[in-house]
Amino acid sequence: MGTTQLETVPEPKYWHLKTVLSEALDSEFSVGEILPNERELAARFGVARATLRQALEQLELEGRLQRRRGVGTTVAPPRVGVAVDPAHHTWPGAPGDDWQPVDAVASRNVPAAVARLLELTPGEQVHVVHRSRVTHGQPVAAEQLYVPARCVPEAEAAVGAAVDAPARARTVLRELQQLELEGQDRAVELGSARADDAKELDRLPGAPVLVVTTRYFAGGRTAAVALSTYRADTCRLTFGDNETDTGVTVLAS
Amino acid sequence: MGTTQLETVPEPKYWHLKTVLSEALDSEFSVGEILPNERELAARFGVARATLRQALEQLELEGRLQRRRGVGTTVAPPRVGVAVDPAHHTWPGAPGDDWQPVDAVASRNVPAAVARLLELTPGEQVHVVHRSRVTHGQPVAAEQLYVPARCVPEAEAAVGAAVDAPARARTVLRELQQLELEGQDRAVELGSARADDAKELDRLPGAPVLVVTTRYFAGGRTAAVALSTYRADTCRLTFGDNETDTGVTVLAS
DNA sequence: TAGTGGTCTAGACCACCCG
DNA sequence: GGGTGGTCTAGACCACTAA
Repeated sequence: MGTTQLETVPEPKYWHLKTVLSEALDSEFSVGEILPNERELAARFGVARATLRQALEQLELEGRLQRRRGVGTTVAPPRVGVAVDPAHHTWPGAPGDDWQPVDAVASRNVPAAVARLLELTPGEQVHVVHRSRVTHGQPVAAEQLYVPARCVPEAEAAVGAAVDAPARARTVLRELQQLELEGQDRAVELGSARADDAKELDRLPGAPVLVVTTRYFAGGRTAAVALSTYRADTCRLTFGDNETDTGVTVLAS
Repeated sequence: MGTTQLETVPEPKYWHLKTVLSEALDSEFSVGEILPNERELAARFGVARATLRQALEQLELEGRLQRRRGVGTTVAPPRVGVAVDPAHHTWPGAPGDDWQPVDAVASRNVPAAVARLLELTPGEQVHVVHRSRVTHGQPVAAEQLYVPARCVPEAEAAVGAAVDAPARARTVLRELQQLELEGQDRAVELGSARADDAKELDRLPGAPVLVVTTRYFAGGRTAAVALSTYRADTCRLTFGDNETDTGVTVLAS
């Protein structure tokens, strides 16, 4: 009776740790504040560092913490809402979109899934436009836009010419915009960042990302496919009528 | 010259392992096939079990593998496309939606973020409708729908009455559908499964999930908020005009 | 150069599933 | 009861950052 309650269903230590830390973050820390280092936190809670790290990893996944090698662990700001829905159904690069053209290259070697979506014949040439998206001064997404060469026949010469990289990208986008857009399609799924995307997003390879696959339809078929890779820790993707950013983050924990 | 190339930029072992395993999955395994157990795989690759597990975790995150305690690790089927966009902008529970009502309860204690979205006064009563979504016989999502009691004044008596649980849920939904829907709003972010959602989704607590926050507008304000929790390993959320499920999965790795 | 998080090891024990 | 994945430990070394 007077004894402390027994753990009838002992939850894992890291799970309990996560709860404790989460409450501490709410009450005792403010955004940007730096936490004690992992060795100290582990000692303070009386667990091995690996166990402590398991809790920190989950909190980082939920966007509560930010960890940087050589620097430390800080309290993350609320996730930023990023509009992904077609504000107006238009081509990439149209006025008002938030992406920066980076480069464009011609390639005959694209991911198998993209080749399927574009119904490419094996070895068919494709222009790959690389763009990046920045919000509040922070990189939030990297994108590869795949456009079959047959859809933008005049782009090839321009891409091969010795203009600077962003100009090459804009050339492809400009020609794409000449086509009549008949519709678009989106899917969101969880992935892990490729090495090059990770570098661009200022994360380590394998970091969790939200991958948005956009299909653009023109001429009765898929005229372009975009693979957009968003930082899952810092981004909330918004869709729908009301794109007012309330700055409110909702987590499932 | 004749030597094997040096690792100028030695990538982590688990990263290399992931690549090797991923290629093996493509070429030597078929969906549903069971892999050797972790101790054997670790021995085979000459690494510690923890390192091997780090690779497996990433592959599971990407939807390539499925691991079950007491059973083993199997090759996962391609992610299933789940339509999340408003096919037609309608209330939850309207004909044609894919959710099963489970229960409804009255509560005065809702997540802070939901309270903000609903502009609740402290302690204001809310009906919480619990629903679940099943596709291809597998549970893919769990949902909590929060409706301020003032928006559905007649539901209270019915929820209190001794009808069965799904009927309680349907009562709230029916009254909600009487209101005129003025619009909706969605956001997608990464989260980790709460213990109860995890159980319903047949996963362990903390499993990665895609959290969809939907706001329903009526009477000039937010009349309901839904928090839908989708299994991130098995689901691809689809939005947009063309909801034809091509069954194609695109990953960022 | 000192301090941080990231990777890795070689064990141990536990919770769960199935025959 | 035997085998699986899940949790946990107590170390070690490495890569990176900033003073």
